[in-house]
Amino acid sequence: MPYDPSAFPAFAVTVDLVVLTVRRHALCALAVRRGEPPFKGRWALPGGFVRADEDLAAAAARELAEETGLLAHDPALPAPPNAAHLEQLATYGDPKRDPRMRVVSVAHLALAPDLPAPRPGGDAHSVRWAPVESLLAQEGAFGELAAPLAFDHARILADGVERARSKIEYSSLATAFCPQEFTVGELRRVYEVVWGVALDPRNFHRKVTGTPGFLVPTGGTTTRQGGRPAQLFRAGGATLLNPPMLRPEV
Amino acid sequence: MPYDPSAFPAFAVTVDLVVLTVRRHALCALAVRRGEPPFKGRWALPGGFVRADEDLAAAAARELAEETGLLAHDPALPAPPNAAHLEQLATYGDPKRDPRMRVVSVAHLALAPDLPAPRPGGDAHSVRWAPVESLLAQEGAFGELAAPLAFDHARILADGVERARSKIEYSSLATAFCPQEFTVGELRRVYEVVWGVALDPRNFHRKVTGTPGFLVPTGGTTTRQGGRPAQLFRAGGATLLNPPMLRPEV
DNA sequence: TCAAAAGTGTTACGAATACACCCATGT
DNA sequence: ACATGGGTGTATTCGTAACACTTTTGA
Repeated sequence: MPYDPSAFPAFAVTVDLVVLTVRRHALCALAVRRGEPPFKGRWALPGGFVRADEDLAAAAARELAEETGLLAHDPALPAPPNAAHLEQLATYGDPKRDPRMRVVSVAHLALAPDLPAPRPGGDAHSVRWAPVESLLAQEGAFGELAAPLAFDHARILADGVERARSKIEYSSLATAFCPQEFTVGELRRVYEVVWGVALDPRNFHRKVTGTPGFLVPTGGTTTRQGGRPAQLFRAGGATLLNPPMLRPEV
Repeated sequence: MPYDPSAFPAFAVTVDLVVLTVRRHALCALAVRRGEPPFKGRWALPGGFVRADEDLAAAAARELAEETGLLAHDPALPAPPNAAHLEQLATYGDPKRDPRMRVVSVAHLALAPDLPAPRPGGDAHSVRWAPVESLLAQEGAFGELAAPLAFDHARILADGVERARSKIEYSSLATAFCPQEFTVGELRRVYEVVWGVALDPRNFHRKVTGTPGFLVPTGGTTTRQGGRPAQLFRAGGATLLNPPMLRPEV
């Protein structure tokens, strides 16, 4: 029996990106301003159509590079200078999620270090890092109604943030928020910002330096945070932390 | 600017199901025999096209009901008699995964108690529960080459099994493998089969009965496992286990 | 000299392990 | 009587939490 194209409905497939970073003591996500309807003028997650002969992961990596210049990389290989962690998050396919047509979006989660260029390269349209708290807030700082993200992107962003929060517990993913070389204190501030808690610096230090394969010392030191010089580390090969980092209860 | 259908490639979207259960001391998955090319005669995961106006979760629940008669249910509500846990697993979209056309499959994971009817209802085509070990094995019991699952279904099944293995650590999901009322020993055998390890019955008992909200006693007892009568329990409202069940290292 | 951040030592407590032991049924 | 699985008690061990204390810089 020959293949019958009329036997199934046609869908558009997109990738949407939750790109997270830690900037100025806040967890921030990349947002783009929409220049076309629907939701024209509203903020949205970066994303775009998957091409006809393109894998989902390749489409996500392409969009990430277009918006930020960041490279997705195989975690088994040594990370290039501006590498980001990229993984599939979840897929959103409510029939009404896009008013124009039936679109299934495969959301991806990317974790990036704080970028030196505050204005990400790529297209000329408006792009910014925004604290996830403000992107998800129902009201602004003065009680006025905030414009929510376009489509179902608030839901997608919330799912991505939740994934990041839980995943740094039992994996070494928090290092994806740090530059190639970083101090224990900088890594601790990542945990504190992502979880929104304060951690004991002394117990944290013992824990992360005592977990084999998590951190490898580079030999260098830095005083960029002030105070006594701190050892510099690089992410080790370990991906799973056992026992995990314990998140203090809210 | 009007919507231009030629601006994006058309995809087919399917849902595939990893339906797991514990039967006769083995972790088993539901497999269907393909009656059409490609991969005609080979075993595959159940699944099918998402309809034009159907949500992804609804499509997965429909396929699950068609193949097994099981109902997916909101975990917040009390479970009907033949309810199964259903959640989205991951999405697979390699351009070459289906030789006929571009198909993106949103895989779902379902966990079900051992069904009283060994022959699941629904379509007339061949359906069976098979140990995941044999479905994923490269060779059969006598060293002969085993026919692998169709498409990329071996990968999907492996991902689903891995998800189930890790998720019963920190959630109460293992109860989804048990009937409505079950004993601590029956729950322990679920963990032992899914993880492939032996657990200390005494420490396990203390742990699960001591975790608030995990199990609620029904008052009844049973001797269906032999030995001293065992208390019957029902799944409690808790979904997250803190502290988690600890999986012994392999 | 002082503030600030890094790093070490020590005690207390809570949870998991290992295992001795008792309980209640079917055969 | 005895095998079988259910269930409790207890010592040991391991990891974390809490916090006193020292180290090394910049201002």
